[in-house]
Amino acid sequence: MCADTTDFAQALRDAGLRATQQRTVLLSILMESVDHPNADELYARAKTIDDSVSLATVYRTLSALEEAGLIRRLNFENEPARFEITPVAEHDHLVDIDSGEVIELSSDEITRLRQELVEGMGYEILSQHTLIRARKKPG
Amino acid sequence: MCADTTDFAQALRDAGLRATQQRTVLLSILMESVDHPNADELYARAKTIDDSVSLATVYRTLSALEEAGLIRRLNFENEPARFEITPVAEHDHLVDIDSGEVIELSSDEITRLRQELVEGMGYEILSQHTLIRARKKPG
DNA sequence: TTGACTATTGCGAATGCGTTGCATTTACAT
DNA sequence: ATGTAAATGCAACGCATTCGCAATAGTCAA
Repeated sequence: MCADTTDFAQALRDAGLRATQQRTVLLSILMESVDHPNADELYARAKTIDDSVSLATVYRTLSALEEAGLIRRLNFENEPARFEITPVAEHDHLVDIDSGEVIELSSDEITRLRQELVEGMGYEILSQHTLIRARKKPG
Repeated sequence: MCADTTDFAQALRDAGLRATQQRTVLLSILMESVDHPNADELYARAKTIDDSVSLATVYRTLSALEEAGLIRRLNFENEPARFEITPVAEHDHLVDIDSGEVIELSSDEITRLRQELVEGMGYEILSQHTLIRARKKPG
């Protein structure tokens, strides 16, 4: 009994969502994406599998998956939102402003430091995300 | 001789921008704002001083001031961009998701840690910003 | 000062990302 | 199988922001 079978439909039901064809397709695409696609890109990829999906459903599904905690919405600057499967370990993002490449930064120590700071102020953190814009150093 | 006279027009020229009436008004409003207004709010405040300003000019001015480095654009989640005078000391923002209040977090130590991490990867940081969503702890 | 040159403005229309109303379809419990 | 609520596709909409264009206003040189 392998618990990690890629049974996307079951994953949806486990999260309390109805396992529709469209949601299953979108979840599977997100699962195998190594980049951080936006809604339009997901729409394009989904249509190659099931060309009946609509953009409205892509947006509605992304909101549903986010609310269920299955995915995370990334709000970068001056561009449409991107999405990733909810990471097991917290991480931040660095955007290479020349290439547009998005790099994930693990940041255990920094996350913990910030948590202590904010909790000392009487708050509990719901989410935290750092966005770094950077450029490759010459040499 | 006080170098800090609030000569907004001169500040604009020093930054390489033409000192128009509209830009001067907007810069002065931002200078005396303690909150983090968005374009609409700035438009409303500006109209009480010079009711001829248009929303388009507010947006164009904000882009110009940002590009000149005089102000910083804050991209929060699911809301229009907010703006603040470029801070002398780096800081991040905590949004109280119940009240909507925005709290500035100074973060010298964390900023420095992150800088070391990223530079070790061969990048130079152009900007970094952390957004924390949090809720006041009971008690 | 005056003029001339160009950046900036106001207006309204256009864009882009995302959401919504509604009639139809579909998942899933009975 | 069947009923019912939830999800879908489509097209219309909403909001934040940008753009084209003719008119205006800074700035700089004379």
